[in-house]
Amino acid sequence: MGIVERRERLKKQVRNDILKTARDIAREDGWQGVSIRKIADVIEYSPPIIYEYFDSKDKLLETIRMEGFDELRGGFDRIKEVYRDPEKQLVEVAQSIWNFSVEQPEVFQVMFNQEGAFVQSKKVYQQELDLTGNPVWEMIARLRPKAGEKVSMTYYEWWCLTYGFISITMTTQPKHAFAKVEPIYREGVRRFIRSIM
Amino acid sequence: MGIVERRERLKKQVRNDILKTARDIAREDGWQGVSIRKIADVIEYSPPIIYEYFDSKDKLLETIRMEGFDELRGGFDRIKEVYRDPEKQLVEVAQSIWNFSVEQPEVFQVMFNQEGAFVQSKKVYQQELDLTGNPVWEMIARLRPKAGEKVSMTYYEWWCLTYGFISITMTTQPKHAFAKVEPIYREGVRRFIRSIM
DNA sequence: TTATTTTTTTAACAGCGTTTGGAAAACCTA
DNA sequence: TAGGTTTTCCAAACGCTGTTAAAAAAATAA
Repeated sequence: MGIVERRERLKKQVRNDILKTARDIAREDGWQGVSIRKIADVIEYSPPIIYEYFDSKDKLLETIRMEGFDELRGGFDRIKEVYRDPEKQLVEVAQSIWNFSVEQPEVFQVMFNQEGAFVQSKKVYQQELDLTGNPVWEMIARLRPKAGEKVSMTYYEWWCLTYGFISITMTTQPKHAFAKVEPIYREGVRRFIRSIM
Repeated sequence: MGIVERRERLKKQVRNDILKTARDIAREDGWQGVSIRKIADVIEYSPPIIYEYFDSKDKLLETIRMEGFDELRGGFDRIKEVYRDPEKQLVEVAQSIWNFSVEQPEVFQVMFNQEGAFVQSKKVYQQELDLTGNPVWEMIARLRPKAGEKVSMTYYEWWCLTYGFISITMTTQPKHAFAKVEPIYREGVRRFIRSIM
């Protein structure tokens, strides 16, 4: 009875095609240009089919946001294993966020409701900012061992520094300016780490 | 011949009504809920009338963005006159940005393409980030008198710190969390100023 | 009052997210 | 293989959206 398995495989395939197509169109024309009908066109199905996989366009974008954060956090975990020094870890985390935003700007935009992308729910942020077992929170805690509950404040500052820097750059600067801004970002991160040590 | 004057007065009035109505709807229902037809409904005209005042919805939002930056910069200029100490000036600038984002979140969202608001053009940013005669740039220059061309980098960092912090807060946090985050913002600003002095 | 100019609106176009009802295809059973 | 059942899929429609063209209405000038 491989029929059920084949069907499930196909379903997974189509679901991924929908997500990928949405990202592709967004990369090409911006999130303003992403519509259910255009996605359906590309995957060669009729529009209603997409609703078999996602309750709404909003949920579809929320999935892309979630996968984006998952990918980032996976990278953070790897960094935590590879490097010992918490300062080095944080520098690497900052760099991986920057690289992510350069390589997948359209995903970054969904993650932070930028440039026409918009997801109603803030659920993913709640999960992502949650402190229990968060790799970056632990890095900061190791850097400020006596800081106690101030670690959480510093962790939030870290979020605003890294994501905020890139958000503002992405929103206010043309694409070609990213290379010029990167050293400013690194310097800012470096200074921040020094200032909390 | 007061006819022409009366007409121009009326035109200015209607134009302001359009802008105000757009902001009002955005505050109530978010920028996703702002449509030409709804604005027309409120100002009691038919939709095409709006196109006598703005070439497109995009231009309408761009106007709101521009007015937002104008208001902010006006505040910066006043701060520059009132306080002597550049450190104090920057603290006050940071506070005025924060207050602005609390009092007019919907305008802040248009200014930085957040939460469903989206303006294509980046023209206003070019003007606003322009360094010649910029009040905040001059405050930072006075704080780092020997820094030379690094002042411009620091100025960009300042942008990312202040606007980025609020952007991330506005995007990831519910409204009621703003009060809790404010001290973290102030602390971040304070630390940044110290770190560049 | 009539002619001219200005202002305003009606109606339409193409596109959007989403839902419904039924057609088509795939599958199971005999 | 044939008939019945289940699953998959889509055409059509609803009420929105930004925007435009042309006609109607109003205001002004002669």
